[in-house]
Amino acid sequence: MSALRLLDDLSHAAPAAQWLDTILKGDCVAALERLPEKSVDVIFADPPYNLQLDGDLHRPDQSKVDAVDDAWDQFESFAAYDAFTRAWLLAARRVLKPNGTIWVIGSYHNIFRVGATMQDLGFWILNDVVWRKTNPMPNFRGRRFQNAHETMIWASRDAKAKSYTFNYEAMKAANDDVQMRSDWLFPICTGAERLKDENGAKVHPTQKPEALLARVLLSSSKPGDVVLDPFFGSGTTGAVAKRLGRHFVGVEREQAYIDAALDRISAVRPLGEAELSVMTSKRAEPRVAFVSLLDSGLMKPGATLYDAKRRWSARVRADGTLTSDAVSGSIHKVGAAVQGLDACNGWTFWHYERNGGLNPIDDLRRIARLGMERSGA
Amino acid sequence: MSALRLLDDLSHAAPAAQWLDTILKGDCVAALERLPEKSVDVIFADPPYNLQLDGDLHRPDQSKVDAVDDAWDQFESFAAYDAFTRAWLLAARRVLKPNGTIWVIGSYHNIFRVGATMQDLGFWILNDVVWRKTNPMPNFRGRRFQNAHETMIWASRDAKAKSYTFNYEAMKAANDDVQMRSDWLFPICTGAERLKDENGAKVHPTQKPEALLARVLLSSSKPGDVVLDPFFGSGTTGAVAKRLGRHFVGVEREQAYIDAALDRISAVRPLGEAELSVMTSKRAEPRVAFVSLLDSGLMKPGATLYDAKRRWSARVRADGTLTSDAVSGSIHKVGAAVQGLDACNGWTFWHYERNGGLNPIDDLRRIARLGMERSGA
DNA sequence: TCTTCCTGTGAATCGGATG
DNA sequence: CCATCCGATTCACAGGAAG
Repeated sequence: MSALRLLDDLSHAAPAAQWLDTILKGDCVAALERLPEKSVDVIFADPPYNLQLDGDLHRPDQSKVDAVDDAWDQFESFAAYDAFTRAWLLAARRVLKPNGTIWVIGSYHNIFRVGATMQDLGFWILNDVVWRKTNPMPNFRGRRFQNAHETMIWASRDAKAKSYTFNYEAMKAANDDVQMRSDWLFPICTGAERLKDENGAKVHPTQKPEALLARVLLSSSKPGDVVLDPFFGSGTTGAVAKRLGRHFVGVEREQAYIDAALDRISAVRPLGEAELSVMTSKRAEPRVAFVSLLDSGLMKPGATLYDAKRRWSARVRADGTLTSDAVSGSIHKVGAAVQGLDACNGWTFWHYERNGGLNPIDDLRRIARLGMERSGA
Repeated sequence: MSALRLLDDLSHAAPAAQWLDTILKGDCVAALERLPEKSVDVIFADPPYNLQLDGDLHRPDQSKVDAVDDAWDQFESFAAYDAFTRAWLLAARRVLKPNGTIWVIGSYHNIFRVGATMQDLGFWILNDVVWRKTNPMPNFRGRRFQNAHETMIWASRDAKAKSYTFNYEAMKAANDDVQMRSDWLFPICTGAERLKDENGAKVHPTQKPEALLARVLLSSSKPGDVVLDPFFGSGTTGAVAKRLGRHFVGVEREQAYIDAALDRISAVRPLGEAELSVMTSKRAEPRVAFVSLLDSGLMKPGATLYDAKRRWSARVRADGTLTSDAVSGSIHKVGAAVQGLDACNGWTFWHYERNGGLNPIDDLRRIARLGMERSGA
């Protein structure tokens, strides 16, 4: 792999060697226009999400949430964001090879506008892929569901492009020999992987995990391919591309991000061919919610549960909570309350009746989990 | 619940009893315009996905996949689909109560256009929720990831609407006492739940599972609420609404779907109140003023309160305020001030002494509330 | 050394009643 | 409309301190 360079001025279409494995500094559209058309195999784009935040948010302990309030994420209106989106997507499409594909990641704030614009410009959506976070930030006010995922759109340059790269067999092999699904489970970027400045503050507010980029590139690119990231940020795309034997090109406006990315990428050592071919993924043991036993029919609303010695009982309600004489709540809360204890594992405490005998509801959880594992949950 | 009826003609705004728990036959927009404005609490919409299928798809064994190729799913262009989407969303928004919410489900073929249109019309997205399928159809050609999920958008009528229904406590209790996430796992609708005609063919190509609708309605509606489904199809929304003690209104064009839905819903037996009751949050409990603890003798003027670790203390004054070294005021103000914070919940922060131990004054509030219930206050 | 406790934090569109 | 006040609300990890 060639040495890392930063190109400040690239006023004409350069031979490949000049801009490969570099970061182009400047505005996204202007920089892309300096690249030759049909020159990159894969694009991964993590554009501003256009979060529309209003005032501060505090945790229950009154600490303030460090929100994304950077200038680059501010747009005047949906129309302004749409114009921005259309412009960079057009510029990106020009440099994409006819059989190349593009990935764009976003949240509900922006992904619908991005997806519609992509379709309008002629991109052909191949999949939307959900990144399920193992450790998302909670919803502190209890007013919505915990926002636990982000969405990626994977698209080819146009509907007729049929020869795009998709490493189907590799994905299947990495997924215990069943097809890779459109929902992926990864932790957010924390710990040693998260870039910090000298004060310990995060360098970039939205650094993506390398595992996510690795699956993206392993699924949709080949060794030696050119990967473009028009919103390079802290350089996750470049680091993973280099590690996996792909070339990268980044575009970034902020010098601080560029400096951090160059440092980071220069420390990356590419994998050998042997390692590249055996990369597989692990899966965490799935959590089973009690309510899912109702959903699957393993348990019925109105059913009565007992402790092992039939000293207490409770009825199952439609929303997955229990109710006894005195209290209502989760299987754990009600189990604790009837015994007068602070805590209780409802899965082992409560039993259901079958053939006159009592079985712990944990047996049903085990059955549910088998179903989930079979289905790649 | 009233008997099921089918209204063919509803030429003027009818009293509630006339259109509740019925199916309006006809075009979606025209039918919605016959309903009174601001009359429904929740909308669940499963609009045509605008699948753009090109030729037949065969399984590896050469059997043909029974694709969604119905006339109602055909649109000339993205623009035509957008116009259709805009029209029905506008009509739906008119009949939605100001604090009502709307759910729309779709796939990558249409959900981005739907979401962008919703934002353009002023809907305020609360969450996007992913339905992860335990048993999705495989990708037979091996050219993409297995399309294993669909996306639902949950939105309020506009950004200012803050008082929408979200049964946070119920969702949390049903999910092992942790917040319900934005990714839900359910099987697709199969087996006995799937409606079949006399030939054993499926009645509707995209029948949704009742478990999915149950979670939607349990999370975002209350018993007695009115649930509108403008693309009623085989009536899953109506069946689940009736079972959960909600009213429904459906709109459907095709008589075959209406017949099947009426049959299906009439066989549904509503759950009893005990199974339906939902976890309540503290927010819904009656307010207790701290001074009322003095009035009832649960707290004495001059008593000393401490935080849980006895780092700070304050004395109770006869008017129900606290006073510490530096500040005086409400239990909340003084609690915040001694800690140097902007805000504090005095009920959980301050503790009183009993038998040498410390108990939160929230315990006394609970006792006061019990007294209020007994006396019917 | 090992375990337990405590603190910090991540792409966040995160009140409601009363006057 | 606005201002003021009450008081409800967090999950999974990482890292360091304490026992």
